[in-house]
Order: sequence, then structure tokens, then C-alpha cells
Amino acid sequence: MERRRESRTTLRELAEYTGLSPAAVSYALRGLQVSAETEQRVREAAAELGYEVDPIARALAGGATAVVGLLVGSLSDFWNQELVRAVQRQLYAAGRSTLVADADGEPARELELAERLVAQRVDGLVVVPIGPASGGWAAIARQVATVTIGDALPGVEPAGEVVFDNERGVQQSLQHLSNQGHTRVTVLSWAVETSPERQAERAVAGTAAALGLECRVVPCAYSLNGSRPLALELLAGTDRPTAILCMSDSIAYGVYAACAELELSIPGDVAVAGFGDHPISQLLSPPLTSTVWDVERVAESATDFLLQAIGAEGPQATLREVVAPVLVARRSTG
Amino acid sequence: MERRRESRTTLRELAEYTGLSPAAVSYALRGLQVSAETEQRVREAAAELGYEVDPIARALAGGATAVVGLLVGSLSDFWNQELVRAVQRQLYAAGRSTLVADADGEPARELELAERLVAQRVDGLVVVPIGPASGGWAAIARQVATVTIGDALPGVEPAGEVVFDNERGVQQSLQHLSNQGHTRVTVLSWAVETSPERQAERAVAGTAAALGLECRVVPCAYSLNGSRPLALELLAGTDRPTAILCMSDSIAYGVYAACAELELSIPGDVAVAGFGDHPISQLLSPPLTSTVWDVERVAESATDFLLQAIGAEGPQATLREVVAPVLVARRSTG
DNA sequence: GCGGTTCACTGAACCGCTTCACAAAGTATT
DNA sequence: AATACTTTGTGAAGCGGTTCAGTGAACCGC
Repeated sequence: MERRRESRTTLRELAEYTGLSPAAVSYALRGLQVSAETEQRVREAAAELGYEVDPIARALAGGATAVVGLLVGSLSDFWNQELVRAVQRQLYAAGRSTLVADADGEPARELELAERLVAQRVDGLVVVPIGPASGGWAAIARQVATVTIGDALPGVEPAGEVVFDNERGVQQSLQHLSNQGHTRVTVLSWAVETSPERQAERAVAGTAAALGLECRVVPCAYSLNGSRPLALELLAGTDRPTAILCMSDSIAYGVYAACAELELSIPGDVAVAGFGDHPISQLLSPPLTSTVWDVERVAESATDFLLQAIGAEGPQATLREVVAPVLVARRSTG
Repeated sequence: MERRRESRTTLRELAEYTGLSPAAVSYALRGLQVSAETEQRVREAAAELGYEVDPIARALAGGATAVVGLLVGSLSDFWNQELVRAVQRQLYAAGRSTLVADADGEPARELELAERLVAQRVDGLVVVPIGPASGGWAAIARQVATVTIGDALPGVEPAGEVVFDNERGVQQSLQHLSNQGHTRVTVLSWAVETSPERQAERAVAGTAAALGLECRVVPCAYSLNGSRPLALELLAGTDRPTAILCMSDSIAYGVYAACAELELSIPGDVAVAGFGDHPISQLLSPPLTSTVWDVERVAESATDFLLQAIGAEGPQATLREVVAPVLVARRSTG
């Protein structure tokens, strides 16, 4: 396409203009080492000439890029889409750009994407992992401030993490289903086979036992299209569960679709509960019972943590926030 | 956070290792100017040393970044979220990363974001505008290959554009509503006040007249939360329309929410039609009548155009694709 | 009035890659 | 055999910032 950059004014030009050395200007622009008077003068000159630092040059020279990588395990999941939007917005407000990468449900792709982001010199990394994270993350976290949302990364002491209290979330959901008189519930969770000890599953087993529920965990892709065929199979079978707990609203949508195809009524024939509470869930018919993980709140904490970590001098203690589940009972569970 | 980049091997090291000059290696890595034999040797050495070019350095020196900017007018719109996912995936397949920016419904913010993306040295720009695009776009398009999706950018001859045949889309929708016996329809469109001559509105007026419909166009934000209050007002009023045509499914969702609050039945009390056909729309009750704009297809064309433009030598003719509307009649319109 | 600090600023090297002008060697042309 | 192109490769100058060692002036206590 043979496009030319319009030549923006450079720091050197600004230096000449102000009669200072490039070094002085560089410092002045960052409020370092120079007298208030000089800083002022440089600022004004910069405004006059319409000067703006070149993020690329700054990055190469070892400075910050003002770009943050946002690595999402599966962008097919609607809740994650909302999360991306929210994080993106927060980072924008903090003057940073967002490099988004989607592992598209392939755990193996995550690390590669992370490396790519690091190569792009992102100042920080927000990871919404989809297990099982292979090794190699430690090296990433060593090079760049990393915050995780949801699952943890193995062998990594991230700068910050926002974790969902899935255990309590599952407990509440199962409790609720049990209260509604359900006894046979299937849990659709994308993570089961990949990391056997994961919270949610332990919680399922424990709580189910306590409640006397007959409970089964079935692995399921993290999207509408992933869950529909599975749900069809599940619901068409002879030992249809009386309730399905989906570890994401997107999964629940697939179940709704399957029910529509099989002409099963919710919650009459089978109750359905989601996780995450996407804005659309309350518009479904029946409105979907779900567990709220406040997207905005999560995004805010994550970016807070990240910005703190980026700003901090040495390695700090891991910042951590556990997000409490809030069950919203709607009509999909009776 | 005081994080150190692990020192990757540099091109200079690779040059020493192979006994060539840095220049030769640089050329070899890009398959330029050197003998096949040398190229081979360099490639092998690169593999041995685990060398990978530094995208930042390359960008600064004037090469390509392999990063594409994706600028979305409103990421609150669910269809746009899907579009971002799709474009992101396509670009990933082409070996490129995506810098996502969301104007968050503020037309004024778009240009600033675009400039930021250009400053980041993106190789190309995909813009999903929300009008009215102010001037300044021409400068952007001159610097970087630009593809638009949906509305056009004023004063710009983009490298490519994917446009929706909104005119026919609206025609079909109104025709359909008319066929269902509706006479008073309100169109919710985010763009009305901002650019009076815009396609859709002209189409509305024209078609409405032809069909003998009493038709009103009301400007509306491009999201669920934006349309709900508006819909409440509209539906609570005395001269409630018999049908509402929403220029995005997200808008329609807000109308559903309003109907639920007011206990109005769809399509009994008011018919609703959307635009874009988000995957969830068919799960609503009643399933939403909408007009399909195939996201994957749109994303593919857009990235195709962009990659061609990036690869091309001189300015080319604008690549253009008009996406035809496909009306999917569901129960929300009776 | 003198060593010792601190403050404000400069010069030059450097980040890692690209590119331009040019050289050496090989091949074609007349 | 002399001239003129190719082909393959080199050296050095950028790209636009940052940073580090160093310099001169001002300030300090005594």
C-alpha cells in the first residue's frame, strides 16, 4: 500500500526548539530531574508543536508501551466478551491500549499467545485462563506484570489475581436446586477433565454428598455451540437429569436451545441454572437463574492490580480479591 | 515491578554466529536479496539459537508490526462483540495480533483512538464506525491501510469496505411488518440525528410511504441499557406503536426488557424485529425476528481486504463488498 | 575561601532492526 | 578484451526515544 507516516515532530526537534538537549526534554516530559520551570517550558513547547512521544521508540529504548495484553481463554463465551469490554474500558480510562488475544478454547494456544504479547512489549498482562496451563508461565510473569482472572496459572506467583469463589458459588447453586426438590443434577463444566482437583468439582462432590444429590459432572466447551449438542444428547437420554447446572451462562444458552429442539419445558422437564449472569439471561424465557460475578467489579479490580503492579518498584506481594457469588434465582429453576 | 526482559538473542548475535553482516541476516530472514543457500543457513541458525525478530525494533526501523487495530464504535453492542471475536480470530490465523479499541458509543472518541492506534504503528486498521465521523480520517487512511465495516468514513477512500445493504434490509423488515398487518411502526436507530442523509433513514421514509406505513424514527443508543429506558417511555405512552424495528438486536433486547417490565406481550401488544441476528436472539421468547448479517463472512471479507491492502504496493482501488440482508422471521413479529 | 554536596543539564551510547549507497565478484554483451 | 549488468553482500546511518556518566554552577558549613 506504500503508505507514509506523516512525520510527527520528534523529541529532537522539540529539543532544538526549546534550546535544550534531547536528554533534558526526555526527562522533562516525564517530570524527572529538571527544574519546574524547564518542565513547564517543555510542556508548552510540546503543546505548541503538537508533540507526542512515540510509544514504539519509547518501548524499544526500554520504557513502557502503555499497552496491556488481554489474553482470554475463550472469547466465544459471552461473559468473557463482556469482561473484555469492561477491562478494555478501564484500561482506556487509565490511558492504556489493549492488545486482545483469544485462545479460542485451545489451552495449548494460550502460552504461545502470551509469548507473542510479551514480544510486543506489553507493560502488563491480564489472563483469563482456560486450563490446563502448561509450564512456561513463570517466565512470562517474570518479564511482565501479570494478573489472572478466574483460574490460577500453575507455578506462577502473579502480581494480582481475581478469583471467583466457585466453591461457594456451586454450593449455593446446588443448595438452591436441592431446595427446589431436585435430586439428579448434571453439572456442565468445561474444566473437568483438564484439572481434576479443581475447586468447582471438589465443591460439587462435597456439596452433593452433603445434600444427598445424585450429581454428575460432564465436561463441556465454553460456548453456546459447544453445549447444545451435548445437551441434546444428555436430555434425549433415558436417565435425563432433573436439573442442569452450567458453569457459564453461555453453556446454559446451549441447553435452552436443546430444550427448544426437544420441546422440553424449563423448568418443568428440566431446571437450568447458569453462572456469571450475562445481561441477556434475564430476558430469556424463562429467565435464567444464575450466579452473578459482577463484570465491572472484576474488571476494575484486575486493572487496579495490574496498574499497581506496573507502577511498583520491586516485586510485591500478590494482590488478591475473592469475588463472592450472588445467586439470582429466576424462573428457570422453578 | 522491576521486571527484566529475558535477553533474547538479537539479530546481531545471529549475524556473528553465521559470519554474515547484520544487513545480510535481516534480508535473509525476509527472503530478500540473498542467495537461497545463505537464506537457508540463516534460517537454520535462527532456529538453533531460538531467534525471533523483535517486533518493536522492526516497527521502529520502519518495518511492519504484524499488529492490526480494530476500532469499534460501540462494544456494548453484542453483535459487535461477536464481530470483534470473529475478526480477531481471522487475523490470528493470518499471524497478526489485534489491538482493540472501543469508542464506547462516543463518536468524538473514535478519531482519537484511531490516532492512538496509528501511533502504535499498526499495519492496518479495521473500523466499525459509529457516526458522525468528523474529519481527520483522511490523514489516518493515508498512513495506514484502512477497512471499514458498516458505515463509511467521510472523505475517505478506504482500502476496503464491507457495507451492509441497510436499505434493502430495512425494506424487507418493513415489508414483513406490513405483511403482518402493522401500520404504526417505530424504528430505533442509533444514527439518526447524527447523519440525516444516512441510508437507513432514507430507506425507512421511502419504504414506509410506499407501504402506507405510519413510521417514526427515534435515535437510540446501541445497547441494551441504552434502549430499555427509551422503550419504556415509548411503550408506556398513549400512542404506542404496533411494531418496533430495532437497528440492532441489542436494542431489541432492551425492548424485550421494557415489555417484561410493562407486562406487554410480544408480538401481541407490540411486535419487535432486530437487525444483525445475534446467536442468542433465537433463544428469546418469543424468538426474535431479525435480519442476518453473517458475522463470520463480514469478518472474513474485512480481513481479506485488509491483508490485501497491506500486501499491495501502491494505492489500489477500493475493495468493496455489499452484504445482502437475509430476513429471518421468527415469532416476535407474529 | 575551600572541600563537599546537590541540582540542572549535556553528550554519547544504546535499544534491535531496516535500508541506502556502495563494493566485489560473477555473468552477459559487443 | 573491455564494458556493462546482475547478484550477493557489507558498512554505516538512521528510526525516536532512554539512560548513564559526567560537567559546571550554585549552595552548604565552617
